[in-house]
Amino acid sequence: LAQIPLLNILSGQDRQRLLHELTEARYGKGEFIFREGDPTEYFHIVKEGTVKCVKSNPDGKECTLKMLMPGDLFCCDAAAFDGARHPGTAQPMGDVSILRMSKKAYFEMLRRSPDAALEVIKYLGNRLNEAQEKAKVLALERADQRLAALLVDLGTRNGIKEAQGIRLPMRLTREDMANMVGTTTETVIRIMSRFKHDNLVSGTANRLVIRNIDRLKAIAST
Amino acid sequence: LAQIPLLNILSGQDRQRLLHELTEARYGKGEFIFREGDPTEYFHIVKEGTVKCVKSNPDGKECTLKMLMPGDLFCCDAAAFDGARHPGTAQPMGDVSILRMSKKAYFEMLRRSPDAALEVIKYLGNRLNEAQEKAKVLALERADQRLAALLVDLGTRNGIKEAQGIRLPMRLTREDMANMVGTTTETVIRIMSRFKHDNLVSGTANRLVIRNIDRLKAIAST
DNA sequence: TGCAAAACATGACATCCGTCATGTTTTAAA
DNA sequence: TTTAAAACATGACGGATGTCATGTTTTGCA
Repeated sequence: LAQIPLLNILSGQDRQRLLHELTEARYGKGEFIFREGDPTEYFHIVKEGTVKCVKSNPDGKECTLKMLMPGDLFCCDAAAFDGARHPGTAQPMGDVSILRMSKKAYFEMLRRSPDAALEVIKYLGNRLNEAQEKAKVLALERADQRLAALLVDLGTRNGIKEAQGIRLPMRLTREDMANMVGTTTETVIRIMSRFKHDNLVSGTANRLVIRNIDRLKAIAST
Repeated sequence: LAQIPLLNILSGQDRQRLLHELTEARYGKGEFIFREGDPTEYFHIVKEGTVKCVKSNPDGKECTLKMLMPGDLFCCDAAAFDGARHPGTAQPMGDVSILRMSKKAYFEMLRRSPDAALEVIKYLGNRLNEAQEKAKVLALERADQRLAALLVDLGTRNGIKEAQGIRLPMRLTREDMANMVGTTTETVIRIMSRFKHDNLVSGTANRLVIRNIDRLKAIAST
């Protein structure tokens, strides 16, 4: 709880009030925190685990927009205003714990504390930059470059250093990766086979290790 | 000036102070408001004209992330925090007028006025949703669907109703469209030729008319 | 008005990637 | 430990789209 920036901004009575408004909810694999089109009721913070944000198109094809890690905020944005509905689906990758508060309490917090509001502005700004960078990569790069960029990004942000390389801490199937880089499972399998053959990566979903992040970086920006 | 939401939030002395901090700058075609990698100095608002936000990849290929119209804010996000640099380039499409204020004055405004901060949060949230929707479309749809979606979007947001259909008010070449939907100029020319043949659109850059927005909508979600 | 530059157009061809099919390996739960 | 399901793997094939080349039309400026 101490590692969530937004919650450390307030102090004294304001902080107590805030913590009092927060409730914890737990979800497991296969459940949904909310679905695209649902009404927006709460503001959320990831406490433990990983949550993926997904959108679908009319054919039922899925696209993963973002993996939320502990400390990440969601549904803190416009969806929460003027009765709009969730623009995407939030689902846990394994067991997760979510802190949430009512929209009303959230807006009151933002009104009372300029620091909290600035923190949210900063967070949303970072998310916007990320989303635009993602759009750029989808628009301009080939599938192998996008996949290499994903591995570099996950390795740098969440990777755990080991003897053989950098291990990714979350379970991540080829299908998950395909949804994240905007391609098909088969294409990811083929590219990962090539990467494995070239000793850039090893392992599969439960134990994925990046063995040569520098060469992956080079592929990402070829 | 009266149609910029953010500027109408403050009143009395606060509003006077704000207006005093704003300076106007004009730019013409071929100039840059700022470039990718430049240090962030100001917070900006579009007053008149259209500004495009662009990113490039190492090969020099360009991708247009967003067309900013009057009232749009930019560089209101994380870039302005902790001395980061501009993640993209802002360039005018023709003559534009920009209002800007120093980062310092911007942050002071946000601290003094919770309403202003909430307005920025709301704006950033909308921009984030837009960017994520764009990423989804790039990830999942074919080039003709993306182009049809672009035409529908521009027609709905900025189009001017005419006898023959909906005219787009800004100059928009095939190359501009290609950069907006993540494809090449040749591909856009081919698809637009098909659309023209099917009486869905007519005209070129200076005078582009959407003749059948419903069928374009259908193509976008086929 | 004339002319160079920009925009539009079209063909040929290569390649990336999606789709479908089939088979093997690994995982997770009974 | 067994076993069904999920994940991984690979081939064949076709379609969408990028690339390069060439030519025409339109635009904007001198």
